[in-house]
Amino acid sequence: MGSGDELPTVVARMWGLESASRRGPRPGLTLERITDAAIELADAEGLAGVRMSSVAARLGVSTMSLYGYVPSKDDLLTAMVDAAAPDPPEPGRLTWREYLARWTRANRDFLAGHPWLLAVSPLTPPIGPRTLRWLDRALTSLAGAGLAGVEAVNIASTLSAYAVSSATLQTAMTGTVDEAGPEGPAGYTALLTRLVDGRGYPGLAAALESGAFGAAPDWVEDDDFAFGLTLLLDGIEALIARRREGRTEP
Amino acid sequence: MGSGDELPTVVARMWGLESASRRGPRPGLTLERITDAAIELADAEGLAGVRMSSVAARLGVSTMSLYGYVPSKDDLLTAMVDAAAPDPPEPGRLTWREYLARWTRANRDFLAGHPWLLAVSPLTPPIGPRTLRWLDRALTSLAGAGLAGVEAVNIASTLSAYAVSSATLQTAMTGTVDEAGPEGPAGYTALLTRLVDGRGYPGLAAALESGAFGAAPDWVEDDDFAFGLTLLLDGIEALIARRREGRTEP
DNA sequence: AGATACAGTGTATAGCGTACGGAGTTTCGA
DNA sequence: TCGAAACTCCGTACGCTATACACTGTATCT
Repeated sequence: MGSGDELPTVVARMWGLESASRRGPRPGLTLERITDAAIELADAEGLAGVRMSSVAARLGVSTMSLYGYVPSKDDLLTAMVDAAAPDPPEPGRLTWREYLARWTRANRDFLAGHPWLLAVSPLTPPIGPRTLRWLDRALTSLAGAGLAGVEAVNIASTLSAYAVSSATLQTAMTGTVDEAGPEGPAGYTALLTRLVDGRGYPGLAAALESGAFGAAPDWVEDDDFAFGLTLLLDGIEALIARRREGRTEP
Repeated sequence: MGSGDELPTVVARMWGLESASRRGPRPGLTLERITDAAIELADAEGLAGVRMSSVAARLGVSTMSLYGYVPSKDDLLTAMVDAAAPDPPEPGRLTWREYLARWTRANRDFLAGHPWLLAVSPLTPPIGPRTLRWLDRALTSLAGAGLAGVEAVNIASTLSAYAVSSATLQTAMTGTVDEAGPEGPAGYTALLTRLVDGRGYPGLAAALESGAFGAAPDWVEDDDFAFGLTLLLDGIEALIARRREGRTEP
């Protein structure tokens, strides 16, 4: 492939691809220290608390010095997303099914642990070393089960989307996504109850009446998650079985 | 249920719940005209093109007059999301499976048609009349198949997440999400190829080598989508079957 | 030593959202 | 019919934020 060279600056630095020249004073910071500070701020005050000035202040440097490491705030956010991702679960001696279940759950958990991630486009495809390692692990696991190529990528991204969607629902019910929601714990349910009438929205009205939106007192939110996950894994399992027997198209 | 009254202002206006008092000059605008203008701008210039001033200019009014209809720019964005959603597909005489397939596809299509939607948290749960009608239709369809309550809500949100994820991938491959991506058509693939080496990322490397990321010349992107969708629908079908026979937990 | 490239900083600017108060307009109550 | 009230629209002003630019000091290379 032709090399268009010129990786985006932050991407390069995220991967530790600094320029080789060593002249002048040593850099006093790292991209990592910067993202760590920014992440702490985001965890504590939400995305709104992340300003170039506030991040710099937390590190004891001037605002402008950050621009030596990051070309723009947007890029800082991109780097934060990657840095906030923990290491993906280890594939011990797990079956693909067990592993992917754990993977998806861990995915959701760290999203729920940093709600601001849901506000910084979590839709951007992964480009950092950490988020890509998540993808890699899922692909490896699927490869072991006989799935590869486009299909595997698709499955991984579907599972990831499920994690995002679950984390979102969870956050919407529990607290608020970056304080944008209405208020209170079951704010969403209350809102729907107010707005939805049986005429225009029969299906929704029925769902609300049945308490489908989680206001039930004996609620175990994890059941929800496991339910949908089973759904997905069943589908994948069926596909794997099909692939094992013959090579027919799905 | 106690009535905490006081709906968020925009929400009220999205639902056409204006205050009854009619005094003073007639409003010269509508929330709808405002969102339409904003949507046109977003379609043409991306989210960055949507400024209170630019929206107002397009409508031939002053910037500040918008604040009579919308309390803040964030609320405008919320209203835009709802307004940009078309009507959901009609459930003719379709089976639940046919309908949900069509529903999910339509969902992805309008997201892909307005890429900026992917940047305005598409994760916020639906609160407008249009997005809620989408949810309602899915629930109704599932109810006909014997699924209701939490399960149905979960399924709908999973399908919706899939639509988002597909639209995202599609946008990442084709163009750029709000011009944040690198550049060029297969920019993402190129980027990955540059960064990923077999040592740290064996699964990814294999996937790249097999052309899994869509650079193949005979590529029909819709195959991807249909593939994952089948996966999901199969899972749902299995569940429905289980529910039909006995009432065992999944 | 002198040149060179680079890290860190201070100042300045521009863009954007939005608070505030004024001016004009339509309806309500007497 | 008249005044007041409620409301729409607008111009100006402010504050906050990201970031361009020019400068100072420092570590390396010739």
